[in-house]
Amino acid sequence: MTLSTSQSGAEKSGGTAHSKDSLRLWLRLLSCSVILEKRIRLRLKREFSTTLPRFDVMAALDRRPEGLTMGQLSRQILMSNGNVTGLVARLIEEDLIYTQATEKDRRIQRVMLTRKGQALFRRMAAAHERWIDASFRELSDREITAQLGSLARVRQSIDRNPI
Amino acid sequence: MTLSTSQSGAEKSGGTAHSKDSLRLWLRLLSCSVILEKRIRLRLKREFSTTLPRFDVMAALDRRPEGLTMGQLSRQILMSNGNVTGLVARLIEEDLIYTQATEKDRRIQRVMLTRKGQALFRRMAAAHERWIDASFRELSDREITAQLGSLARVRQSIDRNPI
DNA sequence: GGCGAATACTTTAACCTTAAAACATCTACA
DNA sequence: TGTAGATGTTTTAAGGTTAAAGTATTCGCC
Repeated sequence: MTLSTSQSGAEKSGGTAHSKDSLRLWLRLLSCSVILEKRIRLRLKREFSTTLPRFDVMAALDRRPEGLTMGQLSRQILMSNGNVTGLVARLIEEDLIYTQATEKDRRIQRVMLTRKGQALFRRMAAAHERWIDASFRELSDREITAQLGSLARVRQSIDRNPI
Repeated sequence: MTLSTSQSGAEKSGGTAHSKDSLRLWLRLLSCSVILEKRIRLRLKREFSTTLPRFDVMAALDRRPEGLTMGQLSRQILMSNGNVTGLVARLIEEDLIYTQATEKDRRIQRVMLTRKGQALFRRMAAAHERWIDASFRELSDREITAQLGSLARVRQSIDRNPI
């Protein structure tokens, strides 16, 4: 959640036209994400006294009523194992999720939302959707669809040119 | 730097067409940012033994040879005052930046890059530009320009519909 | 001059984050 | 049946992050 703006420094060092425009595109993409993400964090805190990472954990679990292992959870939300350990501990503390040991493999436990967690998540997800909707209010449905398509291209380029 | 995916939960609760597509757009925007940002963090660490926030501080200072106050710096990179205090302390420790007291107002100090910091930043900025360029390799110059324009619309909508 | 409010910054407490090391358990195979 | 290596998870150390409280200094106004 940082906003790196090395643009003008890079301009001095004279890259190609493509690299300069790529940098501008990256900074614009990043600024949209950072601003909206900050907004979401703020509202999650103010209205639900929670954080975005906790919301993300609950969102992943909401999609899998049968539960997820710690490893599946960490892969799902692109977060390190150790980090998930801490988040899950805090969410259990709040009685929003619980774990259930597995018979076969004693290293593994399934993590699931509690009733309380399900109810809270539903409210949070609805609010989250409203916040995003409001932020994109000025974009027509057609613009949004077009933007979805072109961002798919961006994503594809990122995925196919790793590291 | 999280990836919130409340999509399917929200689908169940039935928002408008606009709100559903807005959510999809947000998740796509976010996934592009998160993936690329992780990549940049990894490479900054591997190749320069530094972090993205430190890079951001140095980038802001590189654009202002006359220096920035702590407050200007924190506003520039969208970061809390307290956070900047810690980052600046670590960068001073590494001899990459230095501070200079001001005559008029003893509460204020100007922060600037050292020679060593300038030299390092130039190398980092060039590498950063290459990484981004490589990630967007598959996008034509025309696509990038078009994307810049439509993201400007997105940004405008975000800015004009705050909180 | 002096004092209250405003301004600039730092400290603190709590949390998020990761990579790497440590730990626990399982699996395969001698 | 051990045991070596693979797999799943937690712990640890170091740092990034914020809001809120605290400190220092300046400014405006009497």
